[in-house]
Amino acid sequence: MTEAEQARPASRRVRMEEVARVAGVSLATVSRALRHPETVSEALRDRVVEAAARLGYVPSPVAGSLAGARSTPLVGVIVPSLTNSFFARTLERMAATLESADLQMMVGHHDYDLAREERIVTAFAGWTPSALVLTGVSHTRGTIRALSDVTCPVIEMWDLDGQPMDSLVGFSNRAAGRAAGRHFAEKGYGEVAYVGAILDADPRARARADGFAEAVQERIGTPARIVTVDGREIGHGGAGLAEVLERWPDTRAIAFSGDVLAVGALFEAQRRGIRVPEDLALFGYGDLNIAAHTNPGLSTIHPPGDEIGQAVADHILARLEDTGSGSRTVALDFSVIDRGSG
Amino acid sequence: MTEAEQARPASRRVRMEEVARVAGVSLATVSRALRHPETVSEALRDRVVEAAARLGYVPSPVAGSLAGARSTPLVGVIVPSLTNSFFARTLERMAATLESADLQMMVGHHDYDLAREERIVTAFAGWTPSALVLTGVSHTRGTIRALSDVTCPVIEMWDLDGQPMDSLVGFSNRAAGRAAGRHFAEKGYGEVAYVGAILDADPRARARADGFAEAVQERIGTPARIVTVDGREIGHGGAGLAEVLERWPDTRAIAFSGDVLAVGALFEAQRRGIRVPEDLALFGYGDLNIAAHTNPGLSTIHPPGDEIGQAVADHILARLEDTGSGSRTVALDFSVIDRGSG
DNA sequence: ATCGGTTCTGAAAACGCTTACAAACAGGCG
DNA sequence: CGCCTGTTTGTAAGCGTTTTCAGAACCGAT
Repeated sequence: MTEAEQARPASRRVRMEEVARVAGVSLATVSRALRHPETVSEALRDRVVEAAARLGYVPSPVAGSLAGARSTPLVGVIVPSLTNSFFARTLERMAATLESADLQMMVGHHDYDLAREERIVTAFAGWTPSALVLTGVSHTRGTIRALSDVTCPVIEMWDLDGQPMDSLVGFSNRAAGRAAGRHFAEKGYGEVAYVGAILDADPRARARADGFAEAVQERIGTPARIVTVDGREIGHGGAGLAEVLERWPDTRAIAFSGDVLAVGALFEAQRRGIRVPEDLALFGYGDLNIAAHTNPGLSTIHPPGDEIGQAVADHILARLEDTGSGSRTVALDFSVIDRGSG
Repeated sequence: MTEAEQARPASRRVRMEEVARVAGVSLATVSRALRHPETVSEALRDRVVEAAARLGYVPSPVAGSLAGARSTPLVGVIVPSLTNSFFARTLERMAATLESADLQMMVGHHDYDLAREERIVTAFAGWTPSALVLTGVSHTRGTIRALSDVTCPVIEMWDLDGQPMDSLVGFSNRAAGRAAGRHFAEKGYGEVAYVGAILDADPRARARADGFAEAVQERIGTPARIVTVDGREIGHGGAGLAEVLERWPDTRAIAFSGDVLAVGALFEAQRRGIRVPEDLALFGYGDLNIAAHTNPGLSTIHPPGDEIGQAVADHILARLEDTGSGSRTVALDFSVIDRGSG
């Protein structure tokens, strides 16, 4: 049995050493040629690159980051939920940009459970990722402690109200809520209500509800009628509408903490023969695709979800480049979309 | 300046060495106590665990996998899109189970672009993950080559038609399409159509369309009228309906490659004053939450999305345990849901 | 030629952990 | 009480890179 034949079955991986041998250079040169091409003479660089390509060499990010004592080419992203289109779109946008910088995305979701968020943060931090992205600014003490020990950039997104730990990319949910209230005031609706999904667990929805109530009080002069439903699925929208109308039959307009709820309410209104917006105005939040297609179209708030994804990715790349300058807060804007439902 | 004071500012990380010192044992014992508790005497184990907890020691998965020459505690998952609720739900379900086994999820999406899938597979494979999960069974030659070099389990999901590379978890999209056609036949509809989004890029939607046409031909005896729209958003559903009715005004029923399209068509029908299902029957695929709440409710096919997520995670865990036995194909079932729209 | 000053290149020491191997120890037996 | 077995612990050799440091090679200028 020759030496060539008894290759270990386990590691089929082509290592840098082999590239070095084939190219007739040392390990160090291969590393440099691949990592910092400008520090190697052109002749060698070509030889190395060619050998690497021929052998199908794929560098090991694991070994690389251990050796470099540097961060892993991994970005940890934690969102409350993956099924929520807002976050899904943000993720897609981030991934596209990060991918081009050879950064992979590690994602976790916690279902609006901050204790679970803490566990994920701890696990992610162990990887010494290149950056950590969280949703919102409310976290457990443990999360904050874990994050303060971390050396990589930490970005909080989708919120602007509150104290950032490090970087912040988002918009003001409170202002978005206020805008909804102002919108109703401008339309001249007198008796208005707000239906929020699980406000206790979702600080951003809570901020929007508060902003809404605030603006209603200021502009209309009556207190907003607040109802909480215990889920954010479409059926809960109909239930919210039912509860509002039962408790305050004279309600003229309802804002919801999300488009999904609002659409559910719209369907329920259709079933009840309530005309929207003539009898009852409906207003959402999120500007999901569907909002533009219901009958009538759903008036809503368009949060800058795609922009957040893009901005977070850009911000990470920028911070990975030049350590220092540049603002650590990116303030984005939402917009009010009037489509006819309210 | 004492030695304690000149701690390096860079690596604040608590290393195993420190735990060993505090517990008064060797490095190896710490590793064993944490990794294979049963191989260490109870007294030492307790001391080590206690010391680790007190110091806040978090093991480095990077160093760990390099040393173990084993796979990284990472599962790479590649889906066409994150904004598609099916896949989002599958991912959530997977993540929940994998998390409990301390496996993190690396996710990538390719927008139905198989060349991009190949790039992601290559990048993921470099990590020597514990498992790789792809969507569907159609891949580029390059993807297949890259995957065949990989030592970890490779799972293809959301499909059952076709040759698996390794493991397969899903259902037959062709059968789902056939079921839709059969459903129309049973309802006695004569002239039926199918609206598919970007069938060229989505092999599973294509398989459903084929299955549908097949069943229609068999059961109804007329060829199905097939229309392709160039997007899978809600607006494309209305466009599809418009095109079908323009080309074949006598169409009695339309099936869609996705619920989103079907809902869009439903809205368009409402706008046109077409009664559903009296004038025109509509049938979707996906059983999104919304399908149960439209007026009328959307008849559709419920694919086992959650089950796929669960089964994939379970399957990975099982294959990581006992290398060998156990079927490598998990066949799941969809169901037809009749809600009134068609 | 010789020299100082640049490039380039290679040897070798990490990076933080796992594990094969060997040593130490404890217990049971004749 | 020695010998053997079985268990527990420690030593040290990696895992695949990066990077520091120093040496080699080359350059033009003396």
